[in-house]
Amino acid sequence: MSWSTAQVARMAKVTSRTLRHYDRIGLLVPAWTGNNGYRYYEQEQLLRLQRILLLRELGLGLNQVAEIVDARHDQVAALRQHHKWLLREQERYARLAATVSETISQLEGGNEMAADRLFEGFDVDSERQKEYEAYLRARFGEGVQEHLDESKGRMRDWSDQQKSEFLAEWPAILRRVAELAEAGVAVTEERALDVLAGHYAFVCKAWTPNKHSYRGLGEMYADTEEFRSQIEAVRPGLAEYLRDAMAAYAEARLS
Amino acid sequence: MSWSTAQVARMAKVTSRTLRHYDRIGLLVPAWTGNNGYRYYEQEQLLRLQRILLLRELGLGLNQVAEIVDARHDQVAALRQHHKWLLREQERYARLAATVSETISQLEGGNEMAADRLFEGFDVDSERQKEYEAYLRARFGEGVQEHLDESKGRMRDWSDQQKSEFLAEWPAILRRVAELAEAGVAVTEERALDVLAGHYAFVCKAWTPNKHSYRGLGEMYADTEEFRSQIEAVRPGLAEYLRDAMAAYAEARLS
DNA sequence: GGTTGACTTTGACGTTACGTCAACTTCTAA
DNA sequence: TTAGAAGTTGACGTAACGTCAAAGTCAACC
Repeated sequence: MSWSTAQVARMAKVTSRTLRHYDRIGLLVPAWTGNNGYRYYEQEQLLRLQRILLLRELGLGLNQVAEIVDARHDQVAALRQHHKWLLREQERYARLAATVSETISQLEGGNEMAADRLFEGFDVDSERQKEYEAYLRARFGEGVQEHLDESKGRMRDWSDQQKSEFLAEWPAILRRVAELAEAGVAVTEERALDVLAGHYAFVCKAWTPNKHSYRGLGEMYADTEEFRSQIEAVRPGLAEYLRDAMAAYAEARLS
Repeated sequence: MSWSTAQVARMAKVTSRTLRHYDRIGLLVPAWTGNNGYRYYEQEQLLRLQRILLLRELGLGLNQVAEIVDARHDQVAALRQHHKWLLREQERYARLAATVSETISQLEGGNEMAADRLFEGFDVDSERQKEYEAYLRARFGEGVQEHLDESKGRMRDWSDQQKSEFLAEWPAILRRVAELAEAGVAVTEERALDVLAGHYAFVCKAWTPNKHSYRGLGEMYADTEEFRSQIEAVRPGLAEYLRDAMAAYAEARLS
């Protein structure tokens, strides 16, 4: 069954403008578009929209929302995690209400409330950002998010030489890993681990992952569309192979 | 005791940019500004900031926040009402969490959730707007907010003739009421009620208030800075006189 | 007194996530 | 066929700051 833009907008209590915006930025692409240009959405898109609105409600920017809903991840497990997030947000409102109650009591008693107590529970944005970061840390490991940020953001500050080095090295590594996959080399073989040492050294230019983080990075590569599509473009199935090779490397050579 | 911009920003977990912005728009004016141009805030401003941040957190636009915090109203009563608002927002998160739980159950059971059930609890903005409107209705009565909106918004669509009629009539009414006050006429006297009939007729051009609403409108005139300053400019103390006269008129001649 | 770094200001452009509107096409019911 | 509802694209506008530059002020230290 499919629904038009207005039908979805009505059900989800958003505007059709919002849905068009989300299509435009690739956040929620309709199931199909008719010859007339009309957008039609199906159950899968509705479920995705629910997650989008939820994460938006939890204060994430749309870029961050995209990161999360795009990640390959068991949908039910993701929803469970969002549910926990909601409960924590609920607790925050309880804290706000407690602060207001305290202010009322103090005013009624003719007292002055301690200035810094007035704003207990109000650090909304930083707390929400912490939740987001905690989510990523739990999902991928320590430092992986920073690595992602750097790969996206810091390149802006790089010199042209740094950029071209990066742009040369990353694909070269992918190609070496692809050759392993092509040759049917098991990820635990010494030969594979040596190639992965090259990747590890490449990553260590920005940050030194531990065992857990390096494995997490491999999962991020496989699970987030941004990296995955790059890797899969080199060779189908490479994302999984790289992920497994990184896990094997972490196991064998990191602590 | 006073605090600098950065001190307040730190305590309230906002940026100094936000505080400057609020000063700029008149929402939170510092207690005093030094010869060097530096802003200093005192306890009164901190309490006001708490309310501002609270209402912002509840989803109001800054214009709406200003309306509420500017209204002359017992501070403790206002905080009590905000507290209730917070608890209702907490409930909304509980509803969101319940919707997510339901989605999880359905997905685990291999079912499809009814499309419109997917977004139960998600109508965030309209619910928040309803809370705001309910607040104003409880405070001033039915229709008073619409009147306020009209006096602010609809004038945009008026012809120049309509505007000048309004701009002539409203001050003329204020002057007539001021003469009553000057002459020491009790608001319950026939003479006063007759003048107020003129104001009532003026209001009825837009909307017909009942007894409660008309009294509420008088309270809005006295309690919201926007109207109050206009009225007090005609004659100090006129806002209270007009409020009392409107209450008397409502009592005597409306149902 | 001079220096330095932290703090503060004003001014102004930029950002995010749409809101609003215009112009046009498509659909559907009467 | 017609009219009104529904849909599209394109594009400017908005709210609430974020960011940055330029310049002034303050306070501690030498």
